[in-house]
Amino acid sequence: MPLTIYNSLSRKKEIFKPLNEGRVLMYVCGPTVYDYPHIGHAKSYISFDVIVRYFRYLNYTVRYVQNITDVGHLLDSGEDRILKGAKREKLEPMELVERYTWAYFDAMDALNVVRPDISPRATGHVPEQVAFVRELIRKGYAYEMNGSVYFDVTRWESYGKLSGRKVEDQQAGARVDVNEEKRNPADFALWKKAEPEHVMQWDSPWGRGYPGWHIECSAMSMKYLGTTFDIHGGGIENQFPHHECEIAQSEALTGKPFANYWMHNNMVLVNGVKMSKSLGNFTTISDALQKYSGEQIRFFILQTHYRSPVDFSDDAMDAASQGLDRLLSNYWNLKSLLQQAPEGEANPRTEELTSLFREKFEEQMNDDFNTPAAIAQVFEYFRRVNKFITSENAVSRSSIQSLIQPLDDYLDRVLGIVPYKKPQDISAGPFIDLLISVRNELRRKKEWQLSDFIRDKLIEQNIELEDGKEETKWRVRQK
RNA sequence: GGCGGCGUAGCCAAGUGGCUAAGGCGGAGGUCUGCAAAACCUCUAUUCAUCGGUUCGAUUCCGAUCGCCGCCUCCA
Repeated sequence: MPLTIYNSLSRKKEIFKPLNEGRVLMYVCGPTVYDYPHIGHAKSYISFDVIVRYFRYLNYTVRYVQNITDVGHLLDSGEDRILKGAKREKLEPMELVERYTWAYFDAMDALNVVRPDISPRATGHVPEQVAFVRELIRKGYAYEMNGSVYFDVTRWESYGKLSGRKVEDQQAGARVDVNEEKRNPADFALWKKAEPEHVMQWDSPWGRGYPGWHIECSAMSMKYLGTTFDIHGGGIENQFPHHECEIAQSEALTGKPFANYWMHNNMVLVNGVKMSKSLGNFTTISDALQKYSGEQIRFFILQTHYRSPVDFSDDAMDAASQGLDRLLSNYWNLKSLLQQAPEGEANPRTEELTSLFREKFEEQMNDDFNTPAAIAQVFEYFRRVNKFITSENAVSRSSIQSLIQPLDDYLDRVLGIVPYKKPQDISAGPFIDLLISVRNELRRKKEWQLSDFIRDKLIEQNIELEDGKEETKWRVRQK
């Protein structure tokens, strides 16, 4: 199956055809950095991370751009989110932005999310946005009113093509009061006039002001990816109005298609309702990391399709963590078998097993990045591999090596769920080994009481012992 | 009111016009073990919200009903 992507624009799965052979130009809406990132952000950026990783695994050269919104994103009250945060924490706006930009990157690093190739900031691209707005006015798609500039949706007839809505069907003022300056309530702001007390403001042909929210994504994506690029991603809640506005203003400007494929990821829910800042029902990523590893959070997210919502709860996280631990222990076991396996030719059965696995895993990934189905194939593969290994007398090192290869590719490179450090890599390691050898001496002498005592005390420190035939292994319990 | 989506086992979650409806968690049994734990192996939905329709055949397509969610200028 060729790589297929569900395109929100056509509402169908389409075969992916990049603009340039072997290249992917991709833009994903980034966070507004005025507070700590939560599990909702994790789902979005982990999903797109796996998509980027999979493209790279398929040998595409990817340019991945993800913006940082640090101005212009208004609340219902009309207040800028950044300014509100700055007031709350008594900081300079840019101080606030720095704090939460780093918090965001720290969280993403902990979740094994590969950094975007470019993380452009809205405040760093004000001249580009001003030029964009000027050109839209010149072409007659936008108008100035009292120092603000609005996009005239009636001049752009395909407005609504992404979200499938008609301007006249919308309830004007359903949520936000109708702005009397606009010719049509559906018109959206490209540039906003700043009152003197508004801290963040720039010079423009229309006086002092600041850019509207939608314009930054258009200006920055086109700057780094060109007038038309391959993929634009973002949260489904931004499909309308944000992405709709991006398309309108961009295509009005260039007369060319903006993004060829639109991808929308779904939400994280808590007890069935959206996790969001405004509802206050969010768990920050750093809080979640107190309890779970980044890989466990990734695995939890990836066990649901990116276009489906997922309900976040401790029970669901525990179940996912349990599953991942089993998966990884299969993986580490295979790696440790490598140390002791005899030399020899690769068994032809290994080739059968790996090529079947590769075919099935990639078939699922090619089907609109179906990570839950792809992960199911990993479990299937381990089942077959374990059977194969126990059915053979001795499996050669080269056989084990070839069995491991697709796992390195998929678990590590594509899904990113292999911890960088094995849990075993802790500084107490030599002491634990010492305790184990003392205990094994006791066991040899059948001093069960004392040997069990050591085992129980280690468990209290989250060190689990496992008595095998020849040696005793230990592991650090997650959580 | 308009637009979009969802409802699959105790829980989470893929999927399909007919072949055994993936996989994970949990549960049951077994192997291993001094006992454990872990790991491994086996089993765990005659049925896909409800009711109609189309069809030789529907969980899948169409319609209605019920329940839930997202968006309608704040959000990943």
